[in-house]
Amino acid sequence: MGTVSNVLNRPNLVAEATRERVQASIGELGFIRNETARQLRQGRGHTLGVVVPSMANPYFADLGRAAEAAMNADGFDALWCTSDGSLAKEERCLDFLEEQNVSGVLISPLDLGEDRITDLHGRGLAVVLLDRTGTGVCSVGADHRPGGALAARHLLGRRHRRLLFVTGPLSFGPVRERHDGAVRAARDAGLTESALTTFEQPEMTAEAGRAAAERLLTLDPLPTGVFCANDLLALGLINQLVRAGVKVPSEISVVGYDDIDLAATAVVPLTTVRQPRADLGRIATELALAETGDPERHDHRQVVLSPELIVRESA
Amino acid sequence: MGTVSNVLNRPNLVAEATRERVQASIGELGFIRNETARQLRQGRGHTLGVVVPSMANPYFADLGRAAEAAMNADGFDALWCTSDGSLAKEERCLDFLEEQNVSGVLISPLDLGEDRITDLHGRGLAVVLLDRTGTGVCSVGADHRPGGALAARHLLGRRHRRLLFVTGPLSFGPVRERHDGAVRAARDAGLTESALTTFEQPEMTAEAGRAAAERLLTLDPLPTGVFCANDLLALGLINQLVRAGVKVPSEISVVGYDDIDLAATAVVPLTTVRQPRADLGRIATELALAETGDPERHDHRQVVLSPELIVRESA
DNA sequence: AGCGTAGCTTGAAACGATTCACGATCTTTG
DNA sequence: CAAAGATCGTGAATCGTTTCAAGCTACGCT
Repeated sequence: MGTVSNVLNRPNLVAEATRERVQASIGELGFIRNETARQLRQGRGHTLGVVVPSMANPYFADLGRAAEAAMNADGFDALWCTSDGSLAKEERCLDFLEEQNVSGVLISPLDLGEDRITDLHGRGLAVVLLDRTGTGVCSVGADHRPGGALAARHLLGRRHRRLLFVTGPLSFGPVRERHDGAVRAARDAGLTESALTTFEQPEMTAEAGRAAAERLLTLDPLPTGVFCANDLLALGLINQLVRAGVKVPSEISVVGYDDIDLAATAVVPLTTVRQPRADLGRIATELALAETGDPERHDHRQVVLSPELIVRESA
Repeated sequence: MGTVSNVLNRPNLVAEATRERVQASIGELGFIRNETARQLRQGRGHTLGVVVPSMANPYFADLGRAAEAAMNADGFDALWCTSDGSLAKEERCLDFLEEQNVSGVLISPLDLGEDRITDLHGRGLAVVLLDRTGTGVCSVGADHRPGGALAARHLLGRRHRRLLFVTGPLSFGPVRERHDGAVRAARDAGLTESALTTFEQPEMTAEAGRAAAERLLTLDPLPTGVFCANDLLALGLINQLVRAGVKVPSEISVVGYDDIDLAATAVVPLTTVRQPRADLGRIATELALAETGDPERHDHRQVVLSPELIVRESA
């Protein structure tokens, strides 16, 4: 019925008496608006997709939460999708979101399928890249290269001269950039190849960090400073080092990346590079909503925030 | 167009030649089925809602992932919602899911709003309670009382005679049951009130565990065995104990609950009570799909799985 | 008193896929 | 060769909401 619709969407057009009568009926009958029909008619839904590689990593969970909070404030809702490290699943997520008729997508892509992204965008979806920069769409991220450099320089500043870099898959852009930044900083400080070791772990979990620690202990000479590409790796690594009787930070210092909540309560509170994930999530949502609001004269923005070194006890 | 619909939904009715022709066109034009219109016509969508209190707790993330995997195998998709510990947000989640026209809801409720649940169910949604039992709907959970008893008896078996229980809010059902089970087991073993202490933390995070450890160290005499209501509490507590120079498990032993992945790689690998979260998630989905498939003669089942003690090093 | 108008309400079309009854084509058989 | 039957394609109605045009009321103005 037309009037009911007006009550819900443009209450000012409806006389107060009628409005109250309708509201009462709604409450009484337990009427629930069928968002599905609504968005069929309107052409696009009031939802934004959030695609992240993993929910096991608190960094992404927090990032998404911040984004969701910003959406809710604007009457939008989040549709969460996890690619779980699989490109196929990532594709499935995007298909799902398009089928669900979302207005836009916030995505931290595994592998930047440039064409898939522009496809999406071509079909009228607002797309915002998280932690990445791309062409032709908005993006929000903290700059990983300076972030990596920040970590390395902190270790160098504490007189460490043999460094180990524990990374995730270097095919993953942000990880590669952090590594590049760190390596460059180390070279600039005059360290030679032989003073730099890199372990490329297949995953970025605490378990992978534990495994890296075991491998670390077989090195000769031992490195004295370790930079891990994320906090989960760092936490697993530190735990294993401590178990093996290695003193952190006096014998080996460790720096992580992300500053997830667990970092502060680690057995050795973690020195780490903070990404402003609350800001990242919020800004990503704002960009997406701005684009859906006025797709015509929207110019894509590349927002780059600065990472920040948080010094605790591990280095 | 009718034929296209047949190709998509009942391919056997369509001649192979036509089918291929249509499929080719679909691929070519980048056609994407509008799930919104589809479900408007069909009356209900191919999605199931997943409502959990928090994504920061890996237990729920894993539980949901298992449920989602089972859905995907049956052509369903998951809509994730987090109540973030707020009853209001939980309500919002359910409203959202109903508006989105989901076929059913898997929910680990904060506070069992009995009427809200039956409302949902009355409107034809399949409802499955996670970690809870309720009336009139299906439920899946591991039995928390025996789980708590398992933990307490393990400590008692190792000759601990002064126990501390670190719980979350006792208003939260599963937590209260774990606590009850543990307390009962301790009393059955002849421990007196004065040998039992309980810290009721407002949250169940590592930070809350750290705080509990600090408070623990002010007790006199010190307890020698600690049972934490979940692993995050336990991990935060252990880390802080170790930092303070307390030896775990020789001076103080700690048992957790859930067996999240991080438990195995902790600085002292955690002895904990495992909930079979993969099974829980899968079974929950199966129950929900069974109910949506044949709502008429579906009888609600209360599936109760057994928790299992995983002995590592912390106790 | 008559007419114009503002303010509300009503009714019908539209969104895109599904579904079902009907019609067309091709095959088979008496 | 013709008719019946099987198989597949077509068109129209439908789901629940929005949207827009048209209709109705009541009020104000001259």
